[in-house]
This record gives sequence, C-alpha cells and structure tokens, in this order.
Amino acid sequence: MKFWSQYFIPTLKESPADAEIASHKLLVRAGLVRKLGGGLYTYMPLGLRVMQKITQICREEIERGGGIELEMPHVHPVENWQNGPRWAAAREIMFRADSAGDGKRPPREPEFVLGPTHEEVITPLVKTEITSYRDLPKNFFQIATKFRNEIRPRYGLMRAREFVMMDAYSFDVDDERAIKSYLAMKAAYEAFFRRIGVQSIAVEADTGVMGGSFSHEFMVPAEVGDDDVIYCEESGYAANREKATSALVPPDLADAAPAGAVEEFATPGVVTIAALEAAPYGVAADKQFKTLVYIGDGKPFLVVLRGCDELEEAKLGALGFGLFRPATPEEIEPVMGAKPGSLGVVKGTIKNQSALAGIFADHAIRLVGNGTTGANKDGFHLRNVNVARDLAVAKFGDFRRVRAGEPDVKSGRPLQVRRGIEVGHIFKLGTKYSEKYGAVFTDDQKQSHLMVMGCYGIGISRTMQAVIEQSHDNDGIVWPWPVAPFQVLVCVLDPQLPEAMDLAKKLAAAAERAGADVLVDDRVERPGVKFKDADLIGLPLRLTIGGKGLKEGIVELKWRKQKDVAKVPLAEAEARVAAAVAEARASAGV
RNA sequence: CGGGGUGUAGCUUAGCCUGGUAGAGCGCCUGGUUUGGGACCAGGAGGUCGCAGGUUCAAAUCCUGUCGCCCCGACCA
Repeated sequence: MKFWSQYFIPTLKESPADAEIASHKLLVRAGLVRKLGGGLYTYMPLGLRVMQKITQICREEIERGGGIELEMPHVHPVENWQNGPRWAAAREIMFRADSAGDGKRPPREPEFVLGPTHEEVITPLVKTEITSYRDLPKNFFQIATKFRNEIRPRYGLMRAREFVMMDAYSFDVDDERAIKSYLAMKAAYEAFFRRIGVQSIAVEADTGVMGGSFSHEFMVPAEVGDDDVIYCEESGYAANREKATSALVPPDLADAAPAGAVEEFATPGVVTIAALEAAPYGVAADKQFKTLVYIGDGKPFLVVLRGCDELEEAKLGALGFGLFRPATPEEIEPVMGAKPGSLGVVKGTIKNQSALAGIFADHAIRLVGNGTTGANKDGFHLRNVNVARDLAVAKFGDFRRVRAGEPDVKSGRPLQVRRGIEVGHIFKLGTKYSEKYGAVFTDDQKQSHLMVMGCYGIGISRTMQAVIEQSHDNDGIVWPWPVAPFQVLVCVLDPQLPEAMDLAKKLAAAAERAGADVLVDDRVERPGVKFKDADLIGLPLRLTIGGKGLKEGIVELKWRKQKDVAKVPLAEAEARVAAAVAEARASAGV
C-alpha cells in the first residue's frame, strides 16, 4: 500500500512539446518517464513498477519455454565484436565505452563497446562451457539494458538509445532440435503477450543483418507503428513488408506472343516511367520494364521490374552480397552506355555487360508482353520487347514490393495492410555464430558438430509504450490488470476526515489481501484534480470515498474502462472490493 | 547522414517579420474564500531569451558559426 502524498507521481496537465504520439504524451503526462536526452529516459517510480511487472511476466513465460536466466556484462571488449561475423555492420550503431585512460591509445579504435545485443558474448561463453551433447539443448536469456546509438531516436521509448530488452539464445544439436527450440520460444512469446493484455500478431520477417534462415516478428497493431504488416485473415498469412509476397504471377503463366521484332524509337527528354506513360507515347507503366543499377560488394548488378512496381530493397539480401547500394549516375553510364532513364537489359544493348555481377529480374515482368524499355542510348527506347526472347536476364526472383489487394498465395483472397509496432523478434540463426566462434560439441559417436543457434528478443520498454498506445482514451491510460503499476486506486476526497482515511486503509488492506497492489490518493486536493489524475494514470479499479458518500453510507466502485459507477453500502464494501479484485485477477489470468 | 522545423521561467507559450522597459497561462510560495470532474481573490518568488562571435548608440529580435531538440527518409527490440 502506497500513499500518493508520500509517493512520487508528477503528473502534467499539458503535453510536452517534443511528444508527438498519444503513448509518448501519456508516458510523460502520467509521470511514468522523464527525458534526459534524445532516446534516454528515466523510469519514474510508477513507470518502473510497470517495467517490473512486464519483466516478471516475461521471465516466467521464457522460463516456461525452456529459458535459463543469467546476466552478461553491458561493457564488451571490442575484440569480441571484431572476431564476430557482423562487426562492419554493427559498429555503426554501437556506443564506444573507452576507458578514460591516459590518452595514449589512438582514438580511432574503441577499447570497449556497449552491448547492443549479446550473441558475441554468449557464443564464446557457451563454446568454452559446453562441449558435450549431454549438456544440450540450452537456452540462456537475460532481461537487461541494451545500448544502440540509433540514427534517429523517436517516439519516446519506442526507439530509444538505451532500452530494456529480453534476449535469449538457444543452442541445439541439430536443425530439427533447433526448430523445436524456436517453436517453444514462439509459444512463449504468444503466452507473454496474451498475459500482459496486448494483442499481438506473429508475422514472417526478413532476417536482415542477423542472418539466419527464418524469423518471425511480433507486432502490436497500431497506427503509429513503424512497420507494415501484410496479412490475409482467411489463410492466416502475415508477413512484414520486407518479406511479403503475393500470388500476383500465376505459376502457369504463358508468355505473350511477340507482336513483332524489337523496334527502336526516339524519346527525347523522357527519363521517367510517368513521362513514357504520357502522350504522345502512351505506354502504360505495367507495360514498361524498369532497370535499376546497384553496386554489390563493389560490382554493379541490375534489377529489372515492371514500370508500375517498386523495388523492395531488403529482398536483394537474398542475392548474397555483403553490402549493396544504389549506383550513382557516374557509375551507371560507363557500364550501361546511357544515363538513368534510358536503361534496359535487351540482349546486346548493354555497353559493358561483362562488368556486371549479374542481371536479376522480378517474376512479375513475365506479365509484361510486348513491353517497352530503355535502349541504353540516351533519348531512345525499345518496343515489342518480350522477356524470354529479348531480355538478358540471368535469374528471376522476388524483388518487388507487395501491394494491398494482391491475391494471397494460399487463399487467393486480397491481401490487407496495417501498421504495427515491432515488440519482439525471433530468429532461427543456424550456425553463423557457432562457426565463427567455434562453438562445437561432441556427440555420442565422438564426432564434432557445430551447435545450431536461435536468438530471440522482446523490447520490454517498448512493450510498455505499446500497451499504452493500444490501451488509452481521451482521459489517459487504461492499464490492463497484469501490468498496471497499481491495480486499485483508493481515492479519498476528504482525507482530512479521520473516518474517511480509516475506511480507505481498511478497504485498501482488503484489496491487498485479495491480491491487488493499492495506491491511496490521500492528497488534499480538489476532487476534480484527483479524478483527472486518476483517469490519467489509469489504474484499473477505483474506489471513491467522500464525505458525501459517507453520509449516504456508501463508497463508489468504478472500473477505468467502464463509464458507470457502482454505489456500495459501507457494510458490504470490504467484501465487494475483495470480490472485484478476485474477479479481475481471474479474468486477467493472474 | 540528407531534407525541413524549432530553442524565451519547472511546463505550455506570446513577442522576432518592422531592433528600444521580456509578457501570459499552468505549476510553485504566503494569506483568505471555496470543496464530487483540472476553483476564485489578493500578494510573491522565479529569465545569462540554447551557446559563441559579429553588426548597431542599442539585439530575444538582424548576420555568421555552433550545440540541443522535434519531424520526414535509410536502420532497429
């Protein structure tokens, strides 16, 4: 039992100027966090209580899923990272943690870094500690602060430089067992999000810089999310934008019959899809071939799409380049023979085809019959271009960005799109890290094998904000019972009346015995102030005790998510409070 | 890092264009009146106008630089 007047809940009437979205404003207004700097926040007493509740539920579910808790250092010797598989990509977001030192060490290379995640620490640890199949499988996790120098921190805790994350790492003897560990974590995640009262969906995701073979993101649907989820309710398909595919191209598609030989025509000044669509040319965008030039590991390569399609850059990751980027006009002309806007891949028109690392095309270009594309000659295009006959494509793949309305692969129904906040991610890693750090074990035939890994993350602090984003109204936060900082607010309108405070303490004690955390608002404030604050901080159950009610012989009982107020006779108050708490606990599954 | 915006009291901000006494609301302190949905009256404290240069008789205001913060893009739990 805590008393508001002695506790610390600095609420704000107005939203801070730097907060944009509802959950960020409410985090600050309800006194849950305060900003130190960009992406750096103090968890105030109330906010910390929420974090602790989420943390505890997360711990319980991950343990149930096979996790063993430990805690690793936040400061890492840089060598751990330099020896790992992704130092080049990761160092950009890593904070240096150099010792103040004597100034002798050259400033270029850090001596220590702050951990953004812990594959580089756990894998060497497991390598030395686990050498036998008898000790596998193992799944180690921690719930700890992570450090990432985000290029652009924003939306409060949503993307912070310092944040709390649950990270788990599984080690298995083979692929099949690794998939079991992966599925156990997926189930643990689902249980976790269900328990904290957050609606989340698991979507297929790109593995990105983590590498690995497959992965799911856990998304909380929200307008302010930073990711698009493509889904089909009928088939249950859900994927993020980077990964999503559709059945746009029928598998039995037959190529259109060529209408005639490839023919060059003059298009002075035409360098965009739109300009070629316009009069006098009138070539629809889906009848054009778009040719993009990228540089992969130093060598140019081409990607061909329909004129109406957009490249999904993440899908280029499947091509196996370590690093890739769009080519500059200066890099394009010597290879292609023309400037961007007149490019194409018709056989024999590329100036220096041997310089290319490959010509890739999206499947959807097969829908284009007798299309138009650049002639690799400034101011000229080619028509009657057909894929099989005319294009120098080396390999087809899925490179285009899926749009809403395209048919789902399984059900054929139109795909839908909605925004979501990514709160968790699971990866089946494979042997990328075990190979690099030599994490091997000996099996019962005395044979050595690489451990097969998985890694798993839940953004704890981000989840706290996602809960608010998903559960609030115009007056403030509406906490789900399991993560509320306190579950019951005893609002004493006349704390100077001894009988009011006596009753408040009695009812608070009853609620506590029934299993609730209780906050007593004993501040000497006007009722309006207390009610506004109560709605703002959003505790699930409110008991109101006032001089007026006492004269009538009642106290009031109100759920935050409901409008109506129940008047309870004093004689029944204790029992009713206990019953309400018990009911809430039961329906929250606590 | 590229593009845009912004910095004035603890918070929200006006003033800046057109240079001349730094203003309001909330919050805070004192006293009084109030008391069931962010009260009222009276009095009070609180500001190097982000920082550094420059122009000027005079700079919150104009110029240059710099730093912080916010938004859009690439990246992520």
